[in-house]
Amino acid sequence: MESVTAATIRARMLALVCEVPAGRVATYGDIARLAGFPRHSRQVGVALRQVGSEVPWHRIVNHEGRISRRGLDGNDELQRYLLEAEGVMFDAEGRIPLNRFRWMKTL
DNA sequence: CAACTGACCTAAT
DNA sequence: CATTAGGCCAGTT
Repeated sequence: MESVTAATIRARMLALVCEVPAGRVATYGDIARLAGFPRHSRQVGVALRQVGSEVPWHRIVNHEGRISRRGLDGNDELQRYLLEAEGVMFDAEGRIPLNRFRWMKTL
């Protein structure tokens, strides 16, 4: 069994993000858990930040179903735009009903 | 090398 | 539902 390096974890998470189908969203915690690291939710954000493009980062939201980011640029608006274009709906509070749009990995 | 920060989560109260 | 406390670890200072 190989050594689990930070790069390995990153690649694993990014691969899972790519697995998320359009019209569905996943939380950072879900990605971390599916990758095999239940408590590395933060690292998901770090990884996504570094990768930027390459992966559909817009399908990743926090456990509240909201767009997370420091509030720089208009990335939150872009993310919402992209999600709505995929059929994801937001409620009046600007949150996504996770009970409905949360992605469950199908083996 | 130590301290702080951050696209977070869960559980307990 | 709001608040608090703890965890987890890569990057930055």
